[in-house]
Amino acid sequence: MNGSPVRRLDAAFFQRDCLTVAPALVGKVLVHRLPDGTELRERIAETEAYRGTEDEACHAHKGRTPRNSMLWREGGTVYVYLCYGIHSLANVITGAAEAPQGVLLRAGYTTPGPGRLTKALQIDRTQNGLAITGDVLWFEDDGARPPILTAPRVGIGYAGEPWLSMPWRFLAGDVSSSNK
DNA sequence: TTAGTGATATCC
DNA sequence: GATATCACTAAA
Repeated sequence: MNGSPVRRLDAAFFQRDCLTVAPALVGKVLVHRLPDGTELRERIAETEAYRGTEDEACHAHKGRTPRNSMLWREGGTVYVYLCYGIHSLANVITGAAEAPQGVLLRAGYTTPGPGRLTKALQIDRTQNGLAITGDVLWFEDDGARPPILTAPRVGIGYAGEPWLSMPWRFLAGDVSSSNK
């Protein structure tokens, strides 16, 4: 028994720098337990780090607003926001309180695209602000350690250099789709 | 390539 | 109150 022990990631895991947490989350399993007890799981295949007010691609760059105030909370909080009026994008807040940074969950092994990932897990804005270490939403580490690839972030054309070129996108190297 | 979608931020 | 913007997806 316990051939492959599964452990839940605790708050301390997320209270580190987003550049440490983002690659560490690749290969982990995000679990969402629905009110009826159903558990939806998705292994994370791609993340991006958004780090601080200096990062022009980070929502925190423009200043604190009701929408992005979640970024200033301490690590271990889920930040869900609606993009383009259609898609809920899920982020996990990392680092200490008052350090606005987070990790965007861009894709799962079976769900390419951040909007599709949240749809598959049935995550929307009603989950905003939940703890990622609670009994509704949590991460599991089942021992998988996929190779990690890095790449520049995408979809942030409004940000200037050097942020546009920062290799803060992390992908699992064993996903069999042509990630490019 | 373009359209669609709705909340948020910014301007008056 | 009005307009511009957006870390996307689907359809063509």
